[in-house]
Amino acid sequence: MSQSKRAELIRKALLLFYRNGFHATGMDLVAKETGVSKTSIYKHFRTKDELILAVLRLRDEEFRNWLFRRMEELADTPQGQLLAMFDALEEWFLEDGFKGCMFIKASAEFQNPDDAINAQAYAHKRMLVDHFENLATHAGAENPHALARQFLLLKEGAIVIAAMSHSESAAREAKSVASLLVASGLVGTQRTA
Amino acid sequence: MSQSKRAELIRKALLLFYRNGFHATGMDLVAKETGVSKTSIYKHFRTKDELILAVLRLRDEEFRNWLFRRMEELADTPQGQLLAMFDALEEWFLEDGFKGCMFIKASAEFQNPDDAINAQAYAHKRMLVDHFENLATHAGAENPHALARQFLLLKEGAIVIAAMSHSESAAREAKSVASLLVASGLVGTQRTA
DNA sequence: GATTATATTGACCGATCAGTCAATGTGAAG
DNA sequence: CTTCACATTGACTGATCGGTCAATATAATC
Repeated sequence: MSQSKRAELIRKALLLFYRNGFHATGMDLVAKETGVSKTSIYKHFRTKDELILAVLRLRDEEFRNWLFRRMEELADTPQGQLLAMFDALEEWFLEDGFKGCMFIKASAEFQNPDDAINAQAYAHKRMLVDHFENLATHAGAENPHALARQFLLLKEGAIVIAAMSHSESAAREAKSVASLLVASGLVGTQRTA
Repeated sequence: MSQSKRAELIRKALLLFYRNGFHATGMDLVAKETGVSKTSIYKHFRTKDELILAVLRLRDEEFRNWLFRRMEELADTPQGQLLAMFDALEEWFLEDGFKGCMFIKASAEFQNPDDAINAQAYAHKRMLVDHFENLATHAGAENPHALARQFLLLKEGAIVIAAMSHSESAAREAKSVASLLVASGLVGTQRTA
């Protein structure tokens, strides 16, 4: 199987898992929708869980690239970019196929802490908070780590509520809280945009 | 089937669904664990989805009773009770069997907006925000509805992160943000505990 | 063009899925 | 004690689950 074929398989599997859920999506459906026989799939992924892990790796890469790039496009300063995250989220919530966060859902369906899927889902969140902390540091926050964790809190809350309510308004609500946090946590430092 | 037997069945099914997930829990397992034959279960619940709906009704009632009572026990004033929610959440996160929010997980596994399970899961969150808004009003908040939505945001974010990270620290982080919100949104009104 | 190594396949495995049915057990009314 | 309405059961359905295997197609090597 060529590398491009393999990538396409993972991308199509991602859509199926994202739309229908992990347990609810059978490997027969994956085979049918990708046009690759089940035997071939199992030649490249030893188990369904391994395919899911590959899907999560792709999602992690794509989502990170998209979010961080969008934050940079929307603002010039570190603190502006932190706040712009919620504008980016709002755009995401408004997309047609939006169905919540794939990692939250993966963690919800594979709850065992020893499960590799569970661990990988949380690793995505740790990667996010690291990025936030980096930005917060450059923004001159009093406590960059604490601020980053609070931003993650707001982001996850907004995603969950947006997915459950089928509305994008949580993004703006989260941003208003985030603005307050930034204003509070950067007191005494430069606050210019 | 007596009312108590039925209630016990739902309670045991709740534990199974909460621990293993909805799709991952088969009706044969429910029958085995409850000691009630599958035929009998289907005499009282026409489909698995109806059993899940009954489970969610029980969870809604139990969680609401527990949370609201705990908030009242931990504080005397409306605004104190709002902040005490996060102390109650921390207690929950530290419980042995904590596995996240059942409604978030239900919404994640049944994503179709037309699905009754999806709708009922969101109804639970609307019930919560109504209660928060009521407390915020009595606390003299400038914009009770906005404050209630922000509290929901923090609560859902804290639950998701606590479940994914297998740690209770998100509760304190959310409370610190909530304190800032209360201090900010109640400016000009009484702020005594 | 023959040989060989590798991809790919449809058919199949036992287990489990949600849900059903004929048969049996049970308790109250007569 | 009999009857009758109803609750409960184990065994079963066709479909689907994750995963496998012998056979075939394909492509590279000589």
